[in-house]
Amino acid sequence: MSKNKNTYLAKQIVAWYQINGRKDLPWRKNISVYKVWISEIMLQQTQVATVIPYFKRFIKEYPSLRSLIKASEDDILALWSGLGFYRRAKNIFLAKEKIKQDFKGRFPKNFDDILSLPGIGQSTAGAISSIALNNPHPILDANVKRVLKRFYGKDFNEKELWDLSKMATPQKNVFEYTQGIMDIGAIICTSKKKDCDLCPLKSNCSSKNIPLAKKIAYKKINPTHHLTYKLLIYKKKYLLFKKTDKTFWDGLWVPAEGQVKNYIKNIKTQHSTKVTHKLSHLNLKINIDIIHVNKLESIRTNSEHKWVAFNEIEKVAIPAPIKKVINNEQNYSV
DNA sequence: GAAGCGTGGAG
DNA sequence: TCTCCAAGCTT
Repeated sequence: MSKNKNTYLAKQIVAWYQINGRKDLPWRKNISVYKVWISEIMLQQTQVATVIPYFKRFIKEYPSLRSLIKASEDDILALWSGLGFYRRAKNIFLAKEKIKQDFKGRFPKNFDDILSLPGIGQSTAGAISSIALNNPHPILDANVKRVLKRFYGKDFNEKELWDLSKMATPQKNVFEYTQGIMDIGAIICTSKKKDCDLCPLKSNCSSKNIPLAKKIAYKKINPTHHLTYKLLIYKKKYLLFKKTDKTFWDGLWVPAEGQVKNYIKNIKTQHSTKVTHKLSHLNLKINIDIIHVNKLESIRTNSEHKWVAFNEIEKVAIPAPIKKVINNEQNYSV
């Protein structure tokens, strides 16, 4: 790749960012390495608009690394409830534990130290370094991949893209460059459309060599997975169990599966609802029996469980489709 | 290296 | 309604 083209790319993006960048995003105000870290984890495979309310809630609860240090995994998962890819929340817990143990409670500034934290890979470490610390490390997210492929006019492989991103990343103004190229990818040069008129790279771009939509080799069919839950409700409280299998929703709280057979004699009212829900690798068909009971019984299980009051639901990590059913039931019950 | 891991928005 | 896919990392 020509050096001139690299120089042009960085220069144009930096200038564009200074005028048109999305500086109003919550993680771009009062920037700290802690907040950049949290935002970058939330933004993995997740769009900006989705992240914003979760980020605000998280920072309101834990405004600083110091405040996060005391949090439990459950606390962090609860703030992640509905955002998906829950391993990210577990890794935030593990990372802050490592920060406490190995880095005296201070977020590391050295690139390899940042990269050593759970949940932080090459690209996220690059983003934290360049955005929060102004150190010129490349990133390679979906935006950068797309913009580079189109600008240089070739469908590069992963390694070529890393090399290219490294060459294109400027030594100066890396803060503006890194955020600018992501903004351009998210606003102007998206996967489904190209607003070339608005693009600062248009006079030297080779995107006409790259078709907008890529062909799909084959479409993978996800298997269907059936779930049967019994949502027990007693005096405005829900009985929830902590899920411990790794398949999906590991560590989240869901209704009973088979643990409450002895409740059959205490049923006050009962109705059921069916919901379908798509995970990235499974199609779920969920049947939930919603059972109001009039008496408490002992529960025969080794799995962790608790009764959660209506108004405490937001403090528990519950999968999105289950939370919808609960909210729906709550609306009917009042 | 490929599969696993959630959810919701866009077209 | 359906398909794609998004500020990726881990195993």
